[in-house]
Amino acid sequence: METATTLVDVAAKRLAEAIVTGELAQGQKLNEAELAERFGMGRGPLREALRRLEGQRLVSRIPNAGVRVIILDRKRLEDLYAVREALEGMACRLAAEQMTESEVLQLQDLLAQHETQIEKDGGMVYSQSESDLDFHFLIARGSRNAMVMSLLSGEHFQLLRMCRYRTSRNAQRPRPALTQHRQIVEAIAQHDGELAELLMRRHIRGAWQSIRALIDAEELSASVPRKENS
Amino acid sequence: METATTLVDVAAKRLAEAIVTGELAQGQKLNEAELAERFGMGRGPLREALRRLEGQRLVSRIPNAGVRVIILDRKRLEDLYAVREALEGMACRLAAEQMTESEVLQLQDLLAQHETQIEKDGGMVYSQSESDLDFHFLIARGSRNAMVMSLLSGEHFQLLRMCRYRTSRNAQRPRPALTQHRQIVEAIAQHDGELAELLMRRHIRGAWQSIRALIDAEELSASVPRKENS
DNA sequence: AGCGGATATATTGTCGACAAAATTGCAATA
DNA sequence: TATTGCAATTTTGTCGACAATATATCCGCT
Repeated sequence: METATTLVDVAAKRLAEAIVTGELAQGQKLNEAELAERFGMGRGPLREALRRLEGQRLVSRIPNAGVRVIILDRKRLEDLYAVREALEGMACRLAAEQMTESEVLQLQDLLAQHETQIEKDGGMVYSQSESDLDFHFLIARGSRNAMVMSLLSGEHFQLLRMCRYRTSRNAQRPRPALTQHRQIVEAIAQHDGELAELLMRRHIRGAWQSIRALIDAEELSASVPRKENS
Repeated sequence: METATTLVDVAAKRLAEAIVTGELAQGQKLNEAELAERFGMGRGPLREALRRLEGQRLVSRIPNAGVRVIILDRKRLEDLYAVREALEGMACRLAAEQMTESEVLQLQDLLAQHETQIEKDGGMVYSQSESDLDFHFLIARGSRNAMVMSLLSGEHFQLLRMCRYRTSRNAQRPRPALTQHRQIVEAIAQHDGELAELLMRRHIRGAWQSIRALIDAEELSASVPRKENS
């Protein structure tokens, strides 16, 4: 196949991937001509892709001065997790109230997969992290709220992956997360919305605490404040 | 002054305005060449503006088939208000906990303005509705959460204005809303986060109930189900 | 030697033209 | 008359070139 979709889609996807994985460093200025060259396309499609990423808040544009990759600092992550707690908490309550039995089964299947996966290769945290997002998305879908789904699978998804890549060299915590997932699924299976919301909020808050600790430690180790302006 | 900003900004602003006010009907297909002609610019900037609006969910694009104005149906509004309840409830709690005294004063000033305005011209609901959003944005700013602020002042803002234009020919309810606003400000002034969140959530839920009633009545009157496909 | 300004370079913003795809309209056939 | 296939037209997707703006370089001056 040549180009299944449009060039803008290709560019947006590759750019997002490069930003998320850190291939394009945070705060780095992006050169349109160079990127267009690298992707083998004109500047037009690339600019449109950048505009889309702008909407997803992966880059920010200063008129006549180009676009830069966002800087995912502590404050931004804190804001993101606050938003997630509110949004996914709500979604989890709605999901518990509305999910069909087959959807609950799907969720339990996913959970079982995670369990065996963690059982087998106890350290393979990366894939767990990736499919942790599947778990959250499945629940968002259960809420029947298209806006939450699109936020979670769009900009939140990218920012969370970006955060993981940033903190992945340090240890994760798959086991407590799995336990919490199990509790959440159980509450959903019993259609207990109130409990499901509470558990999900606690789960996300716990994740933030864990990430915050990592970031603080990281910032402490890199405490030599060398200027990196312009 | 000629063009204070870039053409893309101009196009995006005019398009958003046209969509919000209904000048461009919901579901209508947008012709790039025609719009570029109308705005006196090339198709390039216009396309980029459309991509930005795509990010704000004011239009949706189908590859090789053009962009269409979103349809703000009942379901979409219901989703929006659920998101608002969760998000602004959270923001209101944070605002109550973190706002400075001068910020609280600002809020009280705004409230007083609304009171005198409603006192004077009891029916002038439009401006009230517009500045109702100021009220909500001031609180979002008090939360110190940039993500909430940007959501509220970006896509939520536009969608809410769009909703108002759609239901403005019917009666609004400025007085109960004002009372609720007063309660919320009081809770914030006392830095009672829990109460502030509860009141804000109730306020938004109430607004949704009111709007839902309007929409249902409207859909009932236009109950002749004529097909409007393609 | 340090600073200010002017020139040169690089990068973004915009336009017009061409290619590819989809839609429309027509006509021929069952 | 309905339907299917083909052709013409419209519309989107993409590219390359030019204009406007910002950034970097270098030279003269105090």
